[in-house]
Amino acid sequence: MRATKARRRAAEPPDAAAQTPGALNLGWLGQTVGFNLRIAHEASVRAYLKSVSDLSTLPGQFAILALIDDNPGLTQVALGRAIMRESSSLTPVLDDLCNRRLVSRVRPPHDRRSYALRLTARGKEVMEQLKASVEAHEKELDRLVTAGQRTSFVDTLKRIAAGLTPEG
Amino acid sequence: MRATKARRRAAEPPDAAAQTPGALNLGWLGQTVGFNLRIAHEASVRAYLKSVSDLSTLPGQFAILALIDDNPGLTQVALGRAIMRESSSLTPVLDDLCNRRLVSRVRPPHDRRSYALRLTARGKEVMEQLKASVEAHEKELDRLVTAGQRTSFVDTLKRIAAGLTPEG
DNA sequence: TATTGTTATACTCTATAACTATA
DNA sequence: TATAGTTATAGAGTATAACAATA
Repeated sequence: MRATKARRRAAEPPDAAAQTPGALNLGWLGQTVGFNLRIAHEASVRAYLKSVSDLSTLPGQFAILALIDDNPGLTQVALGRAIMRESSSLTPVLDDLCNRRLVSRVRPPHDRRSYALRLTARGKEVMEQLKASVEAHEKELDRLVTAGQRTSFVDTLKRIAAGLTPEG
Repeated sequence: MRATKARRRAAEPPDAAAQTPGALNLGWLGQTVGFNLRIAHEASVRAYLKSVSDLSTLPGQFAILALIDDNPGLTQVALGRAIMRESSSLTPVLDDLCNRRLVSRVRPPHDRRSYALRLTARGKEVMEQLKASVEAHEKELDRLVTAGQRTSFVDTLKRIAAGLTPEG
């Protein structure tokens, strides 16, 4: 019965601290990939919170819905690997999503330890709407990526994610 | 008396979930700037944890030390703006850093509400060592950024951070 | 024995609100 | 009144460990 608290107004969504990062000498740190990755990611989350008016589904949950949508019937372990999360961390989120009737958990006959995850009809509807506003958000991000560099920018992010994930 | 628990072994540092993200169809989400920003950032943090053997100073604390080093005498509010954090979130971290004698808080005579933050001699030493291993970590990140693209990659990250931060 | 998922628990990080001291 | 910083508190997010059911 943990279930992510139904998420009314989240306590975390940064909003007040949204100041301009400059105004100070960031020095060596400011040229660092690591630091800039952090603040860019945070800014992206903040922007998501603004363009997606329905705050009941934060970026983490959206990713889960999108993944289930694209891989109907996948298990929680598989899902956890895709987004690099322990399955124990997934349980409460999925509980929430199921309580909201967006996702269904079904025991497959051939392996009754696992669950097959699928979007419900309502889940698909909500996904459509969400996707529209997330697409708008992405378009805003695109504006900030130097023209024609989007692909190489995203590829670099992927390379960082993949190259650094397992053993280095 | 909160002070970030002296941080022996952190509970958070992801480690087990470090699986390869592929092996599944990421679909539309996988082409998204937002999602890739998230997993790249997480991978970067994980890698930091590996190359920086001394886990008493995580990326967030390192950023603070580096900023104080480059802006001796700055206040907590100024520091908070630079890393986009509320000053109330800074208090416990700074408490920790001060307890470890890496940072000093001094009341300036002209405005005795604030603190002037500075690295102690010991703080500078620790900073030197940390910087060496963080530089190694950065070098590893560089390996993954397409040759000659580092500058434009970092610039894009900065643009995302700056362009999305205030009003959009 | 190994794997899937759940529960219990712990800890980090961050925010908001109320407060004190100083300006 | 306004600002710097602290304290108290709350919540999201994630991990580990122990467990039950199933393979």
